[in-house]
Amino acid sequence: MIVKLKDIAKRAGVSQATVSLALNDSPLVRVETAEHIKELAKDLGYQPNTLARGLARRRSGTIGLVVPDIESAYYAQLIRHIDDATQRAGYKLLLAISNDSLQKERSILGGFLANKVEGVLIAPINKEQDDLTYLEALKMHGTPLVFTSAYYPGVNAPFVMTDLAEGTYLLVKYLLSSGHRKIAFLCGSKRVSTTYLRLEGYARAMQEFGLKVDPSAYLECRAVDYDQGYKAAVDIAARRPDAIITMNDMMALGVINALLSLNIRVPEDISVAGYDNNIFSRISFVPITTVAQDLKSLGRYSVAMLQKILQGEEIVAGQKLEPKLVIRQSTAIKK
Amino acid sequence: MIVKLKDIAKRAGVSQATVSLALNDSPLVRVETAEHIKELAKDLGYQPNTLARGLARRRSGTIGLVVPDIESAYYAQLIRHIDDATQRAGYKLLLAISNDSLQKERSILGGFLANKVEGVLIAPINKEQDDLTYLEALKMHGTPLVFTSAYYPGVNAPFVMTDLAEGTYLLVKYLLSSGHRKIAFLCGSKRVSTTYLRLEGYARAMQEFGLKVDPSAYLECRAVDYDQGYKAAVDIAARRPDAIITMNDMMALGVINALLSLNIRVPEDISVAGYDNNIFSRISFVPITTVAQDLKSLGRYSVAMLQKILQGEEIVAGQKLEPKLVIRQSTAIKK
DNA sequence: CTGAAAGCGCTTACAG
DNA sequence: CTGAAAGCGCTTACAG
Repeated sequence: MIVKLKDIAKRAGVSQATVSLALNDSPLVRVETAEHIKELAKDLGYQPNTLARGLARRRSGTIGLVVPDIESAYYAQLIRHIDDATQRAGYKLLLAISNDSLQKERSILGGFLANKVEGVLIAPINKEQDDLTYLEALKMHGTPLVFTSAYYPGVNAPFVMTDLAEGTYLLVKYLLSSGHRKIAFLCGSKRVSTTYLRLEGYARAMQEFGLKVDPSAYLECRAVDYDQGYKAAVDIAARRPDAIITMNDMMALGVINALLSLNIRVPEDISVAGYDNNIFSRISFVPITTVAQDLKSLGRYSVAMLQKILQGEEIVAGQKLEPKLVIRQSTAIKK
Repeated sequence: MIVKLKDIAKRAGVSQATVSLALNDSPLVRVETAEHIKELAKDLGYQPNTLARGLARRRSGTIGLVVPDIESAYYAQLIRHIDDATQRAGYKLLLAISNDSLQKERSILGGFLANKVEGVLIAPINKEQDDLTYLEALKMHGTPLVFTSAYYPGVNAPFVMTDLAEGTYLLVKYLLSSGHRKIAFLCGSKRVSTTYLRLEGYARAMQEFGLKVDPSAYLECRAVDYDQGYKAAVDIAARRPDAIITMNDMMALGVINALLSLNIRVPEDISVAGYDNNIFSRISFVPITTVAQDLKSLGRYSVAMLQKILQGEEIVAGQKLEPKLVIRQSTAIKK
């Protein structure tokens, strides 16, 4: 039989209210009574029904997280850290996968509302978005929203993310200072934040070296994965850039494998760099120079920010985390 | 304002009960009334409170899934397919990560019970387990359990998994018939099902070729990941096996990179094979021969089996899915 | 400090 | 076909 508050109350010879208060560490109940009740609850294997609790408290104790993709190393890692952080903060995590579809994301958020999540963390999809008005509905409901990893331009909500521009800036500066000049960038859609911020960093580094940005250096890819990296590298190899930089490590790996298969040496003939510093940059046959994102902090701060908002703090600003350049063997030092 | 059943009732001029029935497609309410109510609900943006609903129905509409790890490509893929399948079946998925710890798994299951999940899917941890009695507690509660991917020996519950023995059998048979004789196996703990089943397949293939299994062919690794593969390969290379097989593609990739770095050619000097047929076997500089697991079916069938049990079917047997050999360039054809 | 009672937002017999 | 009422298992003012 499943044991309820009432059962414990009967056994303890007190009212159900007292049991509830005791179990929730209310100062309203005498210490000895409370201890006795707790012991009893433990013995009986009491598990509070979270549905009933949530309904009564008007708080589900749950926060929702939407990610575009769970099979990418980046998001998988992020999920784990957010999971850790939410648990530590005493919340349960409701995870949903938008599969890079805005429509799916929208229906997920509807579900979140029905489930009475107290707040929402969104890792935005990596495509252009048009109608984001449903995000406003969230606010109407009084459910706070924090972007994690990136943001949707035009949506007024705080975010926590790596300073992507700075990361690319550091990388390109390094490449320039080690003698590269023609640096091709295999990027994503220029209208999504994760791309245009990186382009900013690229341009800043070039400018610092007194170089003009050649617009043809940017190669917008439909997706930012291994296969697109591979394909784009084959296309671009003939132009003989000094270096190719990418949106992430997977893509860089695709580039490297493509170049090697064309008998182009990495890094002797062309340098290649990734982004993220995840498993793929380590396991590449030619270990990949990359930009590290601190996903543990990203996860923690995202949850922390949401928590602050839930506690009534007014937050508008975003928070940017420092990226770090990780130099491995896929980039050369020229001359 | 958040709209409730009562609000719709007031607008429609009917009782709250009628609204509830209408929204749940009860045949007890006249079609026109129902349609009017549904339209109204839609206009008002009604979202039923799932907490209240779950409490009243004594059914949460939720199933729980525990996986040991979310950062592995295998589990990430499995999660996605299970997520798909549960949604299609009209359930919500509660995901939790046991981090390969039995204690964590146990506390997760406690949480699942508190959340009134209707059934549980467990992808077992990959270590030896001792005390699994808490799984019995689940049954006491009447919460059905289905193992997915593997099972715990001694726990009486149905499972859905790839026929791992058969997969290894196919692989080893292929290696033997293409001229390999000394086949080293970098495996996990022999006491977990995912290892000992594979060993069974290995032995069966050897036997079929009239060969004796050399016990030193098995190298039990503490973990079955890239780093362990790399390390074990370095250790074992001196013995000059004809082939090295592993527990998964990541591990095989570690082996290949280790061998290449020792100037041992793959597959000319030593053949290497993985398991799973996931991204890592494709992106390896030397694409990896492997055994494909059909994770989409695995996910679907796992959910389907749980659903059957929830609908009252008595199921005891497990279900094994056919593996498939995928031949790539990491294994040679000798002689 | 403790108990009786109302309420959270649904569902579901039970009458009519 | 529809409504009034009880109940799901908690929490929380309100009295005492």
